[in-house]
Amino acid sequence: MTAMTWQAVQAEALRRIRTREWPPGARIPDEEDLARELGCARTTVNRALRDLADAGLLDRRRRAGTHVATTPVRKATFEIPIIRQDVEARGLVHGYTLLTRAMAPPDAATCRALALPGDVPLLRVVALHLAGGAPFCLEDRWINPVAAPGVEQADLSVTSANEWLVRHTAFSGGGIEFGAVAADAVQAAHLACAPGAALFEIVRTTWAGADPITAVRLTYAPGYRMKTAL
Amino acid sequence: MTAMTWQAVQAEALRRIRTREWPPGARIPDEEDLARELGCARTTVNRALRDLADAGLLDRRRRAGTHVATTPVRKATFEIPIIRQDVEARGLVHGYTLLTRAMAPPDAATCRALALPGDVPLLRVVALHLAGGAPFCLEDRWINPVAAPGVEQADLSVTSANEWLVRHTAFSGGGIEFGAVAADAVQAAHLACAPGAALFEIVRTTWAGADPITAVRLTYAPGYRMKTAL
DNA sequence: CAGTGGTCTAGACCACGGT
DNA sequence: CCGTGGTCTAGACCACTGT
Repeated sequence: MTAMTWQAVQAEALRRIRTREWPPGARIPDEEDLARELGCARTTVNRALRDLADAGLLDRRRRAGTHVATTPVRKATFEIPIIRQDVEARGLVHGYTLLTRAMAPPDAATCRALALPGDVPLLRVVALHLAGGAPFCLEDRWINPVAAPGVEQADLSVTSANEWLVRHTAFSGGGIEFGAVAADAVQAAHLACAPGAALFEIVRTTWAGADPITAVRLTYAPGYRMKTAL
Repeated sequence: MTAMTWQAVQAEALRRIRTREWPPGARIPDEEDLARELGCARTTVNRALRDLADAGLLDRRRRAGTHVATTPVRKATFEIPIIRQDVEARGLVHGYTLLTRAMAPPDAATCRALALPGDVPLLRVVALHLAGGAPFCLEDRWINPVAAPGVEQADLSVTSANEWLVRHTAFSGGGIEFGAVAADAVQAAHLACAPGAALFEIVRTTWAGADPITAVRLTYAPGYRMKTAL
């Protein structure tokens, strides 16, 4: 009975959950009992069930035991789209055009997002990504030169701002938001759609400790969808 | 040296990545070397680095060793919003109104999503979720009665369709999509916005093996954003 | 208080895939 | 081939938290 891998244990647990042999809310056997029943070490059972708990299918607490979650799927992992890869994965050629690159005081939304006063000028970089020659995504980025020294001299028409930052700054955390916005005149012009069209938007902020590095707003051409399996 | 937990090892590895002591692309020491250096078992190092690899920060291959990823953040986990919890987490009272409930042949998009022919009638359930009395989210759901026997008799005005399905069907997988759509007349009326307004939309499908159970389209009132930390 | 999950250890064998 | 990560085991102690 050496062939009991943690994947096999996990598959068996999943099967019991899905067939409702272990119905929602029910308490399932101890790690030790399961290990004995399935013919493996408790460590292996722990490894298998831990992932299911991380995925939100099980609720595990010391002393209280392990229960099947009543809300079956609560978390999903998404691949954060690296635009070039996203485009190339669709079998299209990726294009990149630098549109704007200037120091300017940030707008109100960016100030809030980066927790900065409005009178500190930031480097603003606007670029358009193309997929097979068609507009794909408009990138509107604000960079804090204090947290990214040297960026003011960087040639961002060759290396994208994203790549430059990845290579030259140390980041410690950040946030990401998804939403829908109506296209403004600038977005409409670059993304070849009507003003007011519904656009999918991703806003990302990254930080180096307490210092904001960059905020970027990605606005996708109409029809873009983000997908994943559950 | 018992106090070296895998979290501590992970934190140290993260620190080295973020401070560029281990720069992007670099090969990092063996598990065995790290274990010796940090004073813990190899298993502990493995546990710490595995999670970083899962998160996309490290690239691990047998024989080739472990390398720091050149694209730092590639995956993020999102909590799939359970609407009632989402509303209550905002400190608002959740309301639920059943609007429609009828057997009907599905529209073309739903047929494609569920891989069903268009001549099989499905149960359609449309409901409005309220947050603090204001429209929050419109739920447009199609249910396959073959995969969810008994649903035609269920009282979905008390129990939400989602809860009923969770409790009575076995699901094995599914998919989820995010996007932006312009409000149609029905959506505009129920969500108290202008027709054409940009709405955030989530489409989920769930399956029991090869049989489709349900497809649900959630359309959120303007301004809704999905957020997570990186 | 005591049962249950969380984690560490030391050792072992295996699977993959660069050299 | 053989170095490296992937995993299993048996045993141990600890940290919660419900009874």
